[in-house]
Amino acid sequence: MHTKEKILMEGMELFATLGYNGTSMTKIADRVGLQKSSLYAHYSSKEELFMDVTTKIAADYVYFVKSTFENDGQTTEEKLYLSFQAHVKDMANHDSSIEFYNRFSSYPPKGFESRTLELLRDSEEQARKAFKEEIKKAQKAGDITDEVSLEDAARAFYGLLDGLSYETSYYDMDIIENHGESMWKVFWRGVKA
Amino acid sequence: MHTKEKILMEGMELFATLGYNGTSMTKIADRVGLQKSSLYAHYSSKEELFMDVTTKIAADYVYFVKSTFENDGQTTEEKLYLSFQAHVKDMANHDSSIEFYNRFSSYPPKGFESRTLELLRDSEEQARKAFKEEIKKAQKAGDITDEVSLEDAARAFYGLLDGLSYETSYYDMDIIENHGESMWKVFWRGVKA
DNA sequence: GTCTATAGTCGGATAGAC
DNA sequence: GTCTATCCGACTATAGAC
Repeated sequence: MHTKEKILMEGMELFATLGYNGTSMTKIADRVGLQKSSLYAHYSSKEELFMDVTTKIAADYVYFVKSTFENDGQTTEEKLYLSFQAHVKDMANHDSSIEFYNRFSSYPPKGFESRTLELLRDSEEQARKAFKEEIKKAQKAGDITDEVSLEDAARAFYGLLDGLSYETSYYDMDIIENHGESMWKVFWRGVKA
Repeated sequence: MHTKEKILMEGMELFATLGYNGTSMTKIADRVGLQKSSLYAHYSSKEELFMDVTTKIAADYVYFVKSTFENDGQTTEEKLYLSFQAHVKDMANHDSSIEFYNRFSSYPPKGFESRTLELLRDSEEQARKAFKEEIKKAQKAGDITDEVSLEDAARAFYGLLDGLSYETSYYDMDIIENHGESMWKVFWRGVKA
């Protein structure tokens, strides 16, 4: 079963950087050190392999988001900020699972868009729920103003992350970190009590 | 010369919605009402056609951004908001030239990434310059606080648009408009004097 | 400029020996 | 499970008649 895991990993990285059409079974096989026909002993088709990767990525993302809240922040502002920072750091490092997530959330492979999006959007929804809860706490604690509704604050926070996601694909580490810093400053001034 | 323009337009829409690999010369020819071999009387290759589309898109984008500032806003806040709104409206309508711009800024076709990005990023830079000038004016006029640096305010504004760009590819019109509204509220509270 | 026909390549997937 | 060999389809691009 070790081979199958390796196929999954190499497939994930290639899909993330080259896209679905750009990744051929031959390229995956080369990386694993097999002939492409041997891949079919583990996966019945390229689509099935892709869906298996997607399933893993979706699960990992929810786990990642939840883990970003298990930090040492004292106030809710700090907790939110540290979670945000964890995202910035991962994106700035061009973590390939994040790249996979961003790429196929926006551009799922033609032919099985719905199967792909179902998995990714479900995990996205869970992640947003986690964010919203944290913001709700901050609002109750009086750290976030009542002038801005919970819904508005939450959407603005997602927007922050989506902006970073977009920039990830075409900026380098230091620029992303600078932008993250600036966006956070304005965001926090916009929601703080 | 009418045929060549039609090829350009149909190519743009197909590239925008199906991507580079997803768009075959046959599909373009079908839309124009030709055999694919006839396309080669106008463009020597698929790549050359793509680059011609990209050149047009890059020029149009700068023009679009500048035109969003020629609005009826009285205060600089209103001017900035109306420009932002114009972006939201175009994105919410899934304008195909905007989709082309977003898609290939993030995922340029493999093999000639640099040629593509050179054109797109140059226009991006011009657009950002235009935004920055407008924000500078607002800061001088006292509409935007001095607590936030010009650089931070400008980056946060780009971030707003980048967030919307990201969401464009997977939300519908009404959701994008709602998110735009929320993001603007928080942004403005974050920068206003 | 547009057509038909075709060359040449590369992709996913299967058959069958080991 | 992995290999070699092969099929089949889709694609870009060219040749040559009209």
